[in-house]
Amino acid sequence: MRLSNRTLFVIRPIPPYDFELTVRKPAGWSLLNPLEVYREGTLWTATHFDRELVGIRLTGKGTVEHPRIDVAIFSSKRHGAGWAAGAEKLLSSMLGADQDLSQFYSFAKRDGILKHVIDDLYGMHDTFSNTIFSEAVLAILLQMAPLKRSNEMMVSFINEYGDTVEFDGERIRAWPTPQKMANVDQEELARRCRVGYRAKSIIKLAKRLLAVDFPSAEELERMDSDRAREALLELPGIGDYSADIINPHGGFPIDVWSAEVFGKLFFGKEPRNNRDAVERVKREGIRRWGKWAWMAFFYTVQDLEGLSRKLGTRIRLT
DNA sequence: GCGTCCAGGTCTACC
DNA sequence: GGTAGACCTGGACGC
Repeated sequence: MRLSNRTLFVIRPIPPYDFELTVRKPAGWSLLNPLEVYREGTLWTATHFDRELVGIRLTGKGTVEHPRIDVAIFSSKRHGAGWAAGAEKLLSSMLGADQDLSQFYSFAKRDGILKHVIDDLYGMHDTFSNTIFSEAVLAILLQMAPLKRSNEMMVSFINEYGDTVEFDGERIRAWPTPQKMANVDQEELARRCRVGYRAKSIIKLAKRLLAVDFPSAEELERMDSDRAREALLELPGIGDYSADIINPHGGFPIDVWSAEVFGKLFFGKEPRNNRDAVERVKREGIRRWGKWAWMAFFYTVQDLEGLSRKLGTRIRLT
């Protein structure tokens, strides 16, 4: 699909805001999907706004202390000022442009681990996708697989079932939609994308999101954190760990790998059994970081190399 | 080359 | 209400 109509506007994030760190996070987390393109300060990506597939070009301008993002949204239809205002509000939120980091930084400066990561990643904001389906599928594909295999499943899923848009000289594939996946055969999905038993959860998830009036990402953000989490736990294939990943309020998503990492940071040694240590490590993280647990988790996993160096602790990176 | 184990969880049957 | 076992696949490891 070729997208030729452009809507232009500027976003001025709350400083400090490091555009590159925010849209291309050091641990390899992409803004919206792993197939988006980043080149010399500009990101090309694609998503759905109100079920309409749009292309997005973001260019970081200014400095960390005086940031500016030039935005171009490419669509097949022409849109008016009202649509543009809605898109600007949504994208600002997705880019974390309205996050004020000052309180988190004040807290982090007094913590033996966090004081290092906020120094290394100064100005990195948290971002989130506007579609629950993509976040939930990502969480499902992370389950019971090494990161390399999760990435392979993710790329295969997007290539096999995502729509391609052409805009601004780029070709970008977007995450598949629940509308499309609800009609796909489970065995076909498993075979084409090598996702194994996860295919069942993905198809059931797509059907559930279409069948009931499930809250949107924005609605989940307006709920209190516990209520949002409860809603997410009702989705097929979404348990404790995945709900913490998807929840716009953030959680403390400890799995086998992060139990090892945080176990080492908290207690100075690797747990004897990572799977058994998950609950203990999670409790300690929430006790230590309280309402900042998500931001602390987010910053820490992006800076494991820096922390290994500064703390003199060998941490497994992936 | 082959068999076994296990990995960045979740669900379900069984007690 | 608590928990053991199953679940796709592919890489690592031992033999």
